[in-house]
Amino acid sequence: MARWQPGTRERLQQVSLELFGERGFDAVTVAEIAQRAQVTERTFYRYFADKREVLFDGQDTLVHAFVAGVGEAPAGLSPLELAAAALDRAADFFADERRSWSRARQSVIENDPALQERELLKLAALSAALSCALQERGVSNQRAGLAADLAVSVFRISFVRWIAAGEQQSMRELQRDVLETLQALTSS
Amino acid sequence: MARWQPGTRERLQQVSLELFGERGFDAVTVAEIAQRAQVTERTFYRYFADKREVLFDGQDTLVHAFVAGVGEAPAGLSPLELAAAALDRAADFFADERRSWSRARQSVIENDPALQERELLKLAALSAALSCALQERGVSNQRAGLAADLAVSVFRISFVRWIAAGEQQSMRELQRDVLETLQALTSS
DNA sequence: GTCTATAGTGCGATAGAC
DNA sequence: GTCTATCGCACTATAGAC
Repeated sequence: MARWQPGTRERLQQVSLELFGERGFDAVTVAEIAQRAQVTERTFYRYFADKREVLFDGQDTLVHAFVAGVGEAPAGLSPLELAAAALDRAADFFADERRSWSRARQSVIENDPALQERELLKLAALSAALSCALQERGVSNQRAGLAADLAVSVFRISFVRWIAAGEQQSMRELQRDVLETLQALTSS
Repeated sequence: MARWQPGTRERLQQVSLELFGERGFDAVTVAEIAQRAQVTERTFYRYFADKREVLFDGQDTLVHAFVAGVGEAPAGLSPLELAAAALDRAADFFADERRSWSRARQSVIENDPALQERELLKLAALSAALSCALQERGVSNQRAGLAADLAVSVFRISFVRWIAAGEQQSMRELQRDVLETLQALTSS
């Protein structure tokens, strides 16, 4: 008999999302999560830095996608075109099967300010990484910061639409649409 | 002898910024702040919802300025011009005398992720309020969200420049400059 | 794996302002 | 008297230290 089951991390994440969905983030204690996942409280904190972090694991793969999108884009693109390439690349993460899971997760986040704070920090980190990648492609500091913020804004607004009830369009389509709106907005 | 001195709130804010600056946000306890301000820990929490909030009091006046800037702008402006009006209006808050205080505060925030999270939440609230104000001026939901994010991004980037060592330009000038850069970025 | 500091909450008591 | 600021204390949960 194994002393511990494999997949502890995944179990903790799944159990957390379930409990948060049922009673809200605040009303659930780490002790409860640990108990349901058959580990001790201490083990939870071995995997996740704090209680909120359990919902934000795996964000670095998204960051990598954005950065890779910029790094692999052809030469001669404008900052905005580089940002668009990053968005296109990141869209792969949002397959249709993930929609309902994303919806559940986002609904939990929207109901707790502490989780919103953490999400915003992750998006800020994404923007910072993207800005860095753009600067490596020769974009000036200020332009890179602006373009990165722009891309993250497009991403966030598209994501909200993507998980809206009844939405059929893919993340890639939505992002392109929002980006077009953005360009129309600033050219007028 | 009065049981309590007037200006408790201001005293708590001042003492907090001092202590955070000396030893960092995390190394200072609410008990210490309260003691130095001659009140009990419980009183601190009467004024501020949590330990971080003591550094973010008065942000709503900034939000009001942005919203007022949109509300009072002349008719017929584009979403981006409305956003520019809001930025111009908000610039009044950043008089030269406040530069060193802003610098001290920002330095504390930059050294603690928890404070960065709170700052991002406040900026998100600003964006949401701005988006709302834009929609009341007839801008569509999606355009309003984008324009609001844009304005907040311009604000944030300008603010960083405004508190940079040796910077002489006013917040208004910096914001206009960044906004120009933004337009150049999206029109190409 | 236990022990502890600290954040943050709930509620009743109290002192002064009006 | 009422109202409001403050206190005091008991309590839970997070999170980090040993």
